[in-house]
Amino acid sequence: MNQSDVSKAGRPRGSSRAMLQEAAAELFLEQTYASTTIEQITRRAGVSRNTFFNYFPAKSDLLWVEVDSWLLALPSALKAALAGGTAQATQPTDAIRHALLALAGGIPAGDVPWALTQTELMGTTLELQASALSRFTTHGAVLTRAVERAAGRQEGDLLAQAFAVAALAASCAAALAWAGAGVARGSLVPFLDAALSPVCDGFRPLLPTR
Amino acid sequence: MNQSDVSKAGRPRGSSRAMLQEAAAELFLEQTYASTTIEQITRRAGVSRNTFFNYFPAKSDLLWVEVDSWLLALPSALKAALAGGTAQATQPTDAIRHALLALAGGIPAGDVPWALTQTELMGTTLELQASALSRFTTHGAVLTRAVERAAGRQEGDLLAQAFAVAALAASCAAALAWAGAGVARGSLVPFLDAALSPVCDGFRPLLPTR
DNA sequence: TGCAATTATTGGGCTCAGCCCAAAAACTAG
DNA sequence: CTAGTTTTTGGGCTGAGCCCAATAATTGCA
Repeated sequence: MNQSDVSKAGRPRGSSRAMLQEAAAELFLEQTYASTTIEQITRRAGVSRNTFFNYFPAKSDLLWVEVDSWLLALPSALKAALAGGTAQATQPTDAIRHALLALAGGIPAGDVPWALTQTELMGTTLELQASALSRFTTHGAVLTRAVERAAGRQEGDLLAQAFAVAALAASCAAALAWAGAGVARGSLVPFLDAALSPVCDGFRPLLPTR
Repeated sequence: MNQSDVSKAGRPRGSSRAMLQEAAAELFLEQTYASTTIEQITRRAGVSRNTFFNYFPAKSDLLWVEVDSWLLALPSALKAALAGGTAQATQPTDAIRHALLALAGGIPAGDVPWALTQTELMGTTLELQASALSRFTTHGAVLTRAVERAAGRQEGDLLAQAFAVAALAASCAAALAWAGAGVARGSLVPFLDAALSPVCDGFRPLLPTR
């Protein structure tokens, strides 16, 4: 209600968020994510350990800051695609696909999230996919509800849930392949399209427009 | 090489594994998963705290013991389905589907894993799906490699990965809906079939037999 | 019977993430 | 200058997960 924008009173933030991210990025390169402690990060950033938790709920959030910033636009992208916009968005699965592709189009090829670069630390690639999925949870709920609304399904409908989560999983696989493609990876869009289209194809006849 | 079956020498295990599971189940009912400590579990089971880690790598594994036991049969089920068996297993996606359905057929309708019953503790249902996926990682790698082999794809192929992880995600959604269906839930098979079939349909033309 | 070798259990101690709380710091509005 | 607000900080605490060395219990062999 009120915490949006600048609040007028109180002690100003030390603008520490960016500093924490920078310090963490440096340390993740020097050492690894696993062997970097929160205390090291905050010491390098010049703040107290407790201050860290004023900016990030957990250490692992540092791995996903880029992804989180991407997905900030997810609700609006979904809304635009489902509202029909000007294009073909009549079918729910296609609307979801277009929304996700539009999001991917806005992602600079340069900044790959830490979570995708430090693969070796997090075990198998599939384990990382799962970890990514777990991160996508919050935004994924938005996706599920969008599917339910667009297809006229009631809340908790199995087909809607299955499609939403399968689409998310395929997207994660695409992002991982994209990140693993090296410096000349180009845009995420073709990767995402290749992984997402089959899922949409499969669910399209079962999830007609309401 | 040698740790399989009973090892002949050494101090015998206190048969504590089942006791630990029982003690944990009791405490999860009395209190919740979150507010139950490992020390409480081991005290009730009559063993030392350190002994816990001789049987489970982490506390969260207690939530997934049932699932893990189910998925023990995954490799053999995959092998059977891919070897053609007697049935229709010519197509990779169908082979995977049949293997998973066969697995689901062997699951008693009674024992729902803790991870699925303690939903409220773990946040949203989607978050739980993701958590489940993260558990499936180990077995999911098996699935991915099976797809790669059956479809003649090279390791790390995007389509194979996307299909494997999408199928896993849909399976999780199915299991969750099944667990949420209450006492009269019946077999997992129809749930799994409904969620899995569209995924297979979508990928079938793109993943032909090698 | 006794002596290795082997394996499980145990106690002790340690690091680190995450949380809580209360005091102090820095700012704004009156 | 004062009261209210927000952030920072220090202190301390719990609990998971790990490591290590000591001990208990068993088998195989001599």
